[in-house]
Amino acid sequence: MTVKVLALNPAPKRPRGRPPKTAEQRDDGNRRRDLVRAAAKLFRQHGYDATTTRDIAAAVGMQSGSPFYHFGSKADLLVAVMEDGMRDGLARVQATAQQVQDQSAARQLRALVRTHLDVLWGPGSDFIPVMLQEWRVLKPTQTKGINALKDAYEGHWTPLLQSLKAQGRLRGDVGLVRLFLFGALNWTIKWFDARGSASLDELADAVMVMWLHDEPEPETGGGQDGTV
Amino acid sequence: MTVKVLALNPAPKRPRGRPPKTAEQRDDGNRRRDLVRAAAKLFRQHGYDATTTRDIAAAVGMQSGSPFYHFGSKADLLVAVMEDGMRDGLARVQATAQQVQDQSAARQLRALVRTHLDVLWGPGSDFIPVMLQEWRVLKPTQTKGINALKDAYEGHWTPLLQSLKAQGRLRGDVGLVRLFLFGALNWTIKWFDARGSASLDELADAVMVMWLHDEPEPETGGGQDGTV
DNA sequence: CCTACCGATCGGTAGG
DNA sequence: CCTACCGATCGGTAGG
Repeated sequence: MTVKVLALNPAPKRPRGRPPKTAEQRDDGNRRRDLVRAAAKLFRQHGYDATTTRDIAAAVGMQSGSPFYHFGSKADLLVAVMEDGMRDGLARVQATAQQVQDQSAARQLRALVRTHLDVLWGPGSDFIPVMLQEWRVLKPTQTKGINALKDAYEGHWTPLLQSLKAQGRLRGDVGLVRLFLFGALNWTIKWFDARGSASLDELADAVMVMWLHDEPEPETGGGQDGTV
Repeated sequence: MTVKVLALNPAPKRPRGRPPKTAEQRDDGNRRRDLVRAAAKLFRQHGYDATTTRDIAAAVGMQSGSPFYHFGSKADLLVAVMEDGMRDGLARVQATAQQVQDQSAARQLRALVRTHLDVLWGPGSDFIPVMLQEWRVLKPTQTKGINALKDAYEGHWTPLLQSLKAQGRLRGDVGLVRLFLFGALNWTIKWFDARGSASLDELADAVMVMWLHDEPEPETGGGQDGTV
C-alpha cells in the first residue's frame, strides 16, 4: 500500500463549505481540463488573438466571465495548453524511446519521427501546434516551465542523432540537423492535410529516405559496422 | 518626351485645393510604401493582431485615421506586405537562377537556398516572415494574387530538385523534398538569430551537407570514389 | 460558477 | 491627410 505523505495539503477528508453535489464534484477537476481542451482547439483553428475568452466559455457551456474562475488570465489558459501538450508529448516520446531502445539507431529515429508526427497530427493534438504557432505571445517568465519540458523532449533526440552521425548515416552538425529536422516536421502544420493524400507513415518514411545516407562500406573484408 | 494620355484622370495640371508643397508632392507615392514598410516591421515584431493601425500610423508620423486614406482596411495592408515581399523575393530568386544556370545542379541548389535564406533574413526582409507567419488571417479571396507569386517562386525549385534526384543526389518524392526543404528553411524564423553564432552561409552549407547524397559510383570496375 | 458591468482599445468613418 | 468621433468588442472584475 502506498500512502501519500505530502507534508503540505491540509488533508481535505470531508468537503468543507461547498454543498455535496457529488455529480458536480466529479466534474470539478474536469471543468478546467474542458477549458484547456476547448482553448486548444479554438486557438489552433483561429489563432490566440482571434479567439475570445467568450468563445472558449461558450464552447464548454459557461458564461463569459466564468473562465476567469479557473484561470487568472487568457494568457494563463494559453500556458496551460502548451504545458499540457508538452507534458503529453514528452510522455509519448519517452514511451517510444523505451519501446525501441534495442533496435538499430535508424529504426529508433524513424520511431521518434513517427511519434513526433503523431504528436502534431494525431487525434486530439491541437496542443503542440498551438505552442508552435503562438509561442511569441508569451513573455519569457511565462514560458519557463514549458522550456524545461522542451529541453527534455529534445534531449531524447540528440544522442540518437549523434550515434547516427557516428555511423556516417547522418551528415552535418548535429545541432543544426536537429533544428532542420524539427523545422521540416513542424512546418507540416502549415501545409499538411490530415485528410489528404499522404499518410503520417509516408511522411515519416520520406524523412528517413531523404536524410539517411547509405552506410559507408566496410574497410576490410570482414568489418561489420563501418569501423573496426 | 513621354506624355501620359490616360483617358481617365481629369488632367490635374495645377494643384487644386491643396497648397503647392512640392516636397509633399514628391513624397506622395512613397507614403504608401512607407506604410507598407512600417507595417511589415511591426507585424514581424509583434504579430498582425497585436499591431494596431495606430502603431503603424505613428511609425510613419501619421494620425490614427490616416492609413485608411491609403488602404481600405488593416487586412489590405497585410496583403500589400505579402505581395511586395513575394514580388521582391521572386525577383531575387529569378536573378539567382539566371546567374548560376550554367553551374552544376548542386551549385544551383546551394545558390537558391542561400538566396532563400537572404529573402528570410537579409536586411529589410520582414515581408516574407510576415507572410509565413500571418498567412492564416487572410481569406482565400485575399491571397489569390499572392498565391500566383508563390507558385512562380516554387517553380524555380522543382526542376532543379528533379535533376538532382535523377543524379541520385537527392532521395524521396520531389514534392515532399521541396516541402520539407522549405519547412527546414522557413522554420529558421522561429529559432535563428541573425546576430548569433551561425551565418547564413553556414546554414546553407549545412543544408547541402545534410540533404545531398554522395554521387553514385560508376558501374564499371575503376570506381574512383568510396571504394577500392 | 453566474449576473451585471466597467474601462480601455481598436478598426474604421464623416467631413473638411 | 487631419480632426473628431462612433460603435463594437473584449479581457477582466465585484459580489453573490
